[in-house]
Amino acid sequence: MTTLMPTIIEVAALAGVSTATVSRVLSRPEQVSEDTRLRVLAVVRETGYAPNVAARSLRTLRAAKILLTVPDISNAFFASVIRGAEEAARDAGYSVVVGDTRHDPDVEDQYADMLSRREVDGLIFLGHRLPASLGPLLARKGSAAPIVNGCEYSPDLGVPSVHIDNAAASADAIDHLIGLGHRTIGVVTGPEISPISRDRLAGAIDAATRAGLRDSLHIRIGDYSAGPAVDQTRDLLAKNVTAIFCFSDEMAMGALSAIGDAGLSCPKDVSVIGFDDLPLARYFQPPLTTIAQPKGMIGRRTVELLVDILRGIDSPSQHVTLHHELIVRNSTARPATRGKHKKSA
Amino acid sequence: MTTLMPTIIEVAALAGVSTATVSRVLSRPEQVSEDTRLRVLAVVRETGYAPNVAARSLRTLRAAKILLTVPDISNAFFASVIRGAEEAARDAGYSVVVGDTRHDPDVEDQYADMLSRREVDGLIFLGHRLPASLGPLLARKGSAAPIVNGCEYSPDLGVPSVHIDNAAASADAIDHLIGLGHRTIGVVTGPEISPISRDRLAGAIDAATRAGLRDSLHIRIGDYSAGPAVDQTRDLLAKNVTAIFCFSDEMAMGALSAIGDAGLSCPKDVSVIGFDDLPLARYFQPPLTTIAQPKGMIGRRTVELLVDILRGIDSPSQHVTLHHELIVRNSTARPATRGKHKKSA
DNA sequence: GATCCGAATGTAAAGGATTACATCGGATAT
DNA sequence: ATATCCGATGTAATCCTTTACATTCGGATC
Repeated sequence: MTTLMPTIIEVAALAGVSTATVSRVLSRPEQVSEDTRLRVLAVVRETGYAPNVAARSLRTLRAAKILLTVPDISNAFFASVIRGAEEAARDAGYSVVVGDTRHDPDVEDQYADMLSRREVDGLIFLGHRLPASLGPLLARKGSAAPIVNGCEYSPDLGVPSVHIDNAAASADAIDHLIGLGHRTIGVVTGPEISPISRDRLAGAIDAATRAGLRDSLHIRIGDYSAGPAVDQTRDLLAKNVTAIFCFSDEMAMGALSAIGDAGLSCPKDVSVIGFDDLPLARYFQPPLTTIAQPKGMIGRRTVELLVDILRGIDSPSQHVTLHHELIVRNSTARPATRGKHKKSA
Repeated sequence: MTTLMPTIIEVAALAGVSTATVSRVLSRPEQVSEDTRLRVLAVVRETGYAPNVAARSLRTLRAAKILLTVPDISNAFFASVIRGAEEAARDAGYSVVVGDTRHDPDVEDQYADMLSRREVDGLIFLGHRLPASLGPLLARKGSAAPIVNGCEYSPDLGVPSVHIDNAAASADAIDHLIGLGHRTIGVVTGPEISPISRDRLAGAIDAATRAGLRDSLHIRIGDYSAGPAVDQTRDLLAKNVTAIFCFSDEMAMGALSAIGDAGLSCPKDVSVIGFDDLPLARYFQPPLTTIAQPKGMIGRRTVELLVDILRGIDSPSQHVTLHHELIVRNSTARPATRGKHKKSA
């Protein structure tokens, strides 16, 4: 039992072969005779040898690591995406470094430098902002930069991405509410800069317009988190909305809280529909109707896209659109009969 | 503008010095004359040079990385701990690799191998299980192994740790309920193997015993997640408890859900108190009374402890106990008057 | 004026793995 | 029997940085 990891040289000596052979046994076993292979493997097992990653990375210029940045790691939605990404990465022989940027451009740049420095082989970012310092990398002619976006679809970034059809999903939510009979609907969006938020808003407006209800849509700008959503909801309740569509489940939680505070009840007085289908959404009071995103699959596909790029396969699918699903629980219902009286803003 | 990162050799050539000098300018600037230093720095800035981490790590045998494993990254509690750890790590010149073990011992071992392989300099684990493959590392005589635990206090592991006084915190929760007049109290714990859960249970039993209420404490074993807590709560309601203490806010959410399903209301019929004070706890329905842990500080202190070990400072404080706080919101209240009638189990 | 010192800089040896190229035997072809 | 080829293995260069040790040189000391 050695106290520290042995080097390939010691392993080679113990097995009575050269270092080249040991290396081959580990990376291209078919090139080595069965005899030698078994002998080397035995020594590897005995000594617990594992190649030093720094040395390997120095020689191969590959880090076998993928950097995944999220704007807010405490958001349960991203956690599920990370899981999917980790699984896919492990399958492909990569490990994942997770970076929490807290929406801070400086931190984003700091992480992006890891890519320039070749500390990681590729970058997956889940926010909507591509760090400025990566511009040169993207501009390089020839092969694609090893950068993939998750969740956001912004063709202008020139980066492959994996996402759902946010406009369609949003329209589904509005259609559901309209189908139940709601006529005065509040919407709590995400920040205006976020393409994801813009797409969802466009989808919501489209759906309302199709139903001739464009003008009874009340829009408030949120930031995906619960706190501000409380205020927005209070505001919307003053407009006598009978239903509220939040662009995230967290904001729906804030909405539910505000509705309770106002002495109203969901879904009797006000319906609420969220977005994401967090693991906890079914335990909300009442269980939340929401749009489910294939969170794990988004993570998985981003990694697959990135690995394709790293392998030099110019995958034909630069933008992957995955399926969403409307999950109907108990936070949405027909509006109370008095809700039918038209209100003017 | 170079397309790729230049090497130290090119920088040295451009500045008209040797590679040693460039290296010194970057790591021990005071050893270099101002003249040369400025000249080299100018070239560094122009070329955007940054040292290759693989080569540096190979030479110094340091990775400048800390591995932080969590049993479940989608748990908001851990997210806050991670944040604190990242901050402290950055301050100390380390970056953090986050590993989600999903409670899977195989995955734990896999991550632990990163430490044996020197891919990271140290390990912080937030679960209660120390990967078996790390045994040899711990047993090494001489300096302490670069391993620190967060949240759990288990002296038998022989690993420094940062945590709150779980027994005392738990007693505070029970005292609060008893103080409000509750006499039949349900407790939803964590898994029995988890020391954290055992400590909290011991604290709860102590507090109940001190008040002469040992026998009216109804205990159910949960797993910190909402789903099972729903069933446990249903079960406890059948015992006519007037209050429920859950060992995590997520379970409290499940409890709230079960109470609603049973046609009861919190806090009128049943009080609920949680543990952790997640960012969302204040938006629960009703806002949750809970025990707050200094989550960010736990992360920060674990890193500081680890860095001390890495620097060879045998810090005197092997086990750091941080302060908790009872946050009273609206999910706890005096029991309804009929609640005073003694019930027998 | 010779000697010594110290600051500034250079030289070159690690550090551990991968891999192009060389070598060696033995089997196959002629 | 000789030439050819191929599979298995070894040799050694290479990846880039850090740093112990060597060198140089101006100035202080005696």
